[in-house]
Amino acid sequence: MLSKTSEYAIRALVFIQLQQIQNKRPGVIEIAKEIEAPEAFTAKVLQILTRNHLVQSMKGRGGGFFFKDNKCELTLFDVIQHTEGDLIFKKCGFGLTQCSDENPCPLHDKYDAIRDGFLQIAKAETICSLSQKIISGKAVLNRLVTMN
Amino acid sequence: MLSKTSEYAIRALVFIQLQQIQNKRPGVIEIAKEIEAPEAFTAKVLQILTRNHLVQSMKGRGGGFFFKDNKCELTLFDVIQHTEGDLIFKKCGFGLTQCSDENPCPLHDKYDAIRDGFLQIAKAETICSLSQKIISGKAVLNRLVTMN
DNA sequence: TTATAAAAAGATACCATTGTCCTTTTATAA
DNA sequence: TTATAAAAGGACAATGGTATCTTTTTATAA
Repeated sequence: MLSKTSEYAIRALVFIQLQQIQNKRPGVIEIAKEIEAPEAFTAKVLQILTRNHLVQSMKGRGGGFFFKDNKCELTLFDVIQHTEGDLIFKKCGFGLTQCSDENPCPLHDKYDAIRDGFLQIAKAETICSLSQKIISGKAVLNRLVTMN
Repeated sequence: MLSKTSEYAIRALVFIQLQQIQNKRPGVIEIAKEIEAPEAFTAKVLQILTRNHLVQSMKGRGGGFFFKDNKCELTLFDVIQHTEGDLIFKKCGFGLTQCSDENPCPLHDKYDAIRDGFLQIAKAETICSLSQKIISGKAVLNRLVTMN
């Protein structure tokens, strides 16, 4: 469903937030290792995010990634918009270019419900809310539960 | 969500069924035109389907594609299985390899519901049922409503 | 039986996503 | 002020999905 780019982006942001709570500012190498993504590619993904101000970065010694004013209240929708555009939230499940309520494909109603459900999740969940689930032990970021 | 291959496959099969009702046996060229997909690629997709016996074909003059014993009762799930494997119905929405009920990612519950909803559609809808919606005028196969 | 029409098959090309590497810029610590 | 550590940026490589073209096989109609 989501591209690797989106997955890495979301996982990376959650990890950054988890670190920020501990007053740390992780760098690419640490982030990539934690989210189990390739280092150089993670750097590229983070570049997209910082360019679009979804997260902040600092160069140089002691640099790394962080949220300004502790603001991690960006929704998954915000992130996904930047990593794959919003076609994913609009496209017909049957592949028709002209699919609409007036001119529906045979899957229109049922698929729309599913896609809208996904949109609701994406708009409701934020990097903060996901992080919170991990902090409270209700979820994990990867196979190791790492809160150190 | 679905790949082009899957979309073309489903649309092609629905068109074949619509033609079969009129005792016709469409060929690749006609199918491709109707579903608005590239001809050569449509041929490849149909090859996959016939190789896996989701639809039958006849070579030579007067040949084309058809359903044996008028059996178009295959589910979208069956089709999708062959066009993109079943990972699409299992994969973690967060991208974790180890995601499970016991070891859930922060999106686990909500995303699972969505994905399961999609699975239900895929298992409930068949090429026949989609065709029926078109025949009864409740849906269209492409921008033109072609039932000639 | 032969010409023809059609699917099957194989080889190849294209393009977007994913991934790597190397250089440049920038900030900090020493 | 200089060495160093880090992100940013640019160029490139690998992969997989999408797409095209040509040849081969097969069945039918004439």
